[in-house]
Amino acid sequence: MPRPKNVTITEIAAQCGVSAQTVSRVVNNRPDVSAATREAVEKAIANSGYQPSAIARGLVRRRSQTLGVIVAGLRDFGVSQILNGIAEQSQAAGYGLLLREIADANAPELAPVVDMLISHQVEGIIFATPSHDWTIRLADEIPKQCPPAIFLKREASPSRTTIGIDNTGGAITAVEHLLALGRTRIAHISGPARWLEARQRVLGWQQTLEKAGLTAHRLVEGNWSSVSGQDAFRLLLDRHPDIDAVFASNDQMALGVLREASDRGIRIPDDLAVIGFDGMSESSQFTPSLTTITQPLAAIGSAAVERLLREIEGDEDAPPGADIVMPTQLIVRESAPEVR
Amino acid sequence: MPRPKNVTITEIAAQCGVSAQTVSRVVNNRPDVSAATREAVEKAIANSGYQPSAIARGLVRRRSQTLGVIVAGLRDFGVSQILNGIAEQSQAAGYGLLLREIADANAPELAPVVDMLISHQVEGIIFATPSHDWTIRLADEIPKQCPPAIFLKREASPSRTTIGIDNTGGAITAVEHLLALGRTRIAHISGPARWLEARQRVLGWQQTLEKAGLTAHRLVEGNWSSVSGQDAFRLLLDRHPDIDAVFASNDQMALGVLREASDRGIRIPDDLAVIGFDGMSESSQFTPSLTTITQPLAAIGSAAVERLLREIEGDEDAPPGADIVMPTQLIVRESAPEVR
DNA sequence: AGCGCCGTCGTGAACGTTCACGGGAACGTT
DNA sequence: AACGTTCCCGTGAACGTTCACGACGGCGCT
Repeated sequence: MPRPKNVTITEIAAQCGVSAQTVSRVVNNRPDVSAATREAVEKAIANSGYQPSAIARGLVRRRSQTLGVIVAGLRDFGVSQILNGIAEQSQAAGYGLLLREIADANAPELAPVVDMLISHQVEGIIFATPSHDWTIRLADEIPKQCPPAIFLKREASPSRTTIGIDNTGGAITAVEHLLALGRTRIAHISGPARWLEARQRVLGWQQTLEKAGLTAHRLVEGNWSSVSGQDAFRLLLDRHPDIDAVFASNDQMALGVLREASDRGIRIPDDLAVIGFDGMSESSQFTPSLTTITQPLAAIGSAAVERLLREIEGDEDAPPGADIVMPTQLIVRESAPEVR
Repeated sequence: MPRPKNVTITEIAAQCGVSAQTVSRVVNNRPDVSAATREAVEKAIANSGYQPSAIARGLVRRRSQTLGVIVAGLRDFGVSQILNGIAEQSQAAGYGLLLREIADANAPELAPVVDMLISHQVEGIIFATPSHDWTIRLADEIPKQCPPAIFLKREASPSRTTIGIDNTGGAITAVEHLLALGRTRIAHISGPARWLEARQRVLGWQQTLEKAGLTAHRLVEGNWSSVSGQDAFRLLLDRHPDIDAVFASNDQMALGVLREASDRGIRIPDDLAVIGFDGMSESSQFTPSLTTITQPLAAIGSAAVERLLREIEGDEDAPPGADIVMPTQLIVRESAPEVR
């Protein structure tokens, strides 16, 4: 049944004996309407259940009051937190959210999705997709008709704003904490190398070790899952039985380390200190509780919306092409305790 | 800058020397266009970057090709999984997704959100909100102009379709497994009583115990978080030091139990068997790995979309008001092992 | 030759709003 | 009394598309 008839603005107008324009003025809270008619119109609206059509309004105003969001891997912990921040902020600003998910962020799959969004006249787009190698350049490849856009977790681009966290800095903080604990044979379990975040964290780990005069060679790559963390840790123990600390690129993989350590009777933190990255809420209840680097995920989402809206407004102080970096924070727990 | 001018269908038409109607026929793949003109039009479209305006189309067709989704607690594990299923399925069907989040599902907050969605002409609405006491009746309270709607995780309603999982059945399965392991003093850590899911699981636990001739009195309420699970378990040990099994209403709270047990030297599963509920992916790496009841979360999401679309089409075989229950599954792991 | 049919295309009108105007009434000012 | 202001309110036209028509030419049939 494609054709339900809705009550329109003209019907309300007829009902009150005024013009459609006057009704429009009432619903938009414009000043030049007498108190009497305004009240009458409002009453008619209330008991007819009239809802102004955002579509018709969008057509004439050429503004949809809608933001597009492209996410990948919604099942991941991080993305949903970010989406949470995006949703809250955009709602506060009175904007709707048009959501699309893509399985894997690659260009041929992305193009139709972007097209769909701009065909819906979204006023801006937020890309909350992982930064694989060859999608990084994407930011510059969507020039066409594209409205302002923000890329989350991605390499800086001259034409599009990016927002990410200080991965390298967070990794440095983590490794420095381990060094302060007197650990010297610090291994790293990284995320897949095609993720920018993973590479940046590797970099921080490596730099810090080398700065301390140590070599950074105890490295295995995982795939973010806790199972892969466990596997990676086994491999690590095989190759480098002497390790006394592990810095994992996320909390899930760190959990895999805790698990394997428990199976082998490796005592944490005495024999082995462990630090994760993410700050998922459960990590405080791990056994032992996990020292980790938190990222302000929801804050990233709301910052993205805020910035995007300013770019849409054409705010001079918020030109596209910025590279915003959010700070991380070390949370000390049992798996790598305070330096005494 | 409210007024960016987009290339429209008439410009394409002028460019090709045909009428707008013909261009419309081309973009909609209608048959009655000669191959020659079709090709010409397609070429003009391609190199002008023309995108048909979904808004204008929606206005005249009175169909937005968009579904509304209302979520609460996006940061929760479960909701984002469901949203994932919703997104995938709706995309496959060519529908857009208009997302709104609400902090807490109560009526005064919900009304404007629903209004916003119907003002955007969504063709259906999915409520992925927790089923608190007094929001349960909500399903019948939104009759106005509301399009077809599906309620997730909610009590059955005569007028609106609901989709949930078999909470009671899952709880029964869990407790029966514990009984089969020879446990008789089986405690339960429930979710907040105002959640329908929580109450249903309590019910399953209680029924099964009583059916086995045992009393169901070892009960403490948590708030879904792992910290609350730990607290609840402490309380439980205080009151009932004799417990030999715990059934927790979600995996996070079960994690809290594992943690406290480890601290007190309680051996799992020897001294205490533990079963969770949810099937979050990390629970396989807990120490010990967690036996749990999984729910097909993504499947719920896609089922919701599928069903909703059928109701929109007016499918005779899918009348509103159904109550769909998805099955759960027991996953046996270390914390409550296979019966030998 | 006359007839009807099919394929191809164009013409107005509509969808529900808002925008840029303009117009009248009531009021005060010179 | 003529004029300007202010406050209300209405009139057409637009926004970009699709829908229900109808028109035109060519083809085959009787």
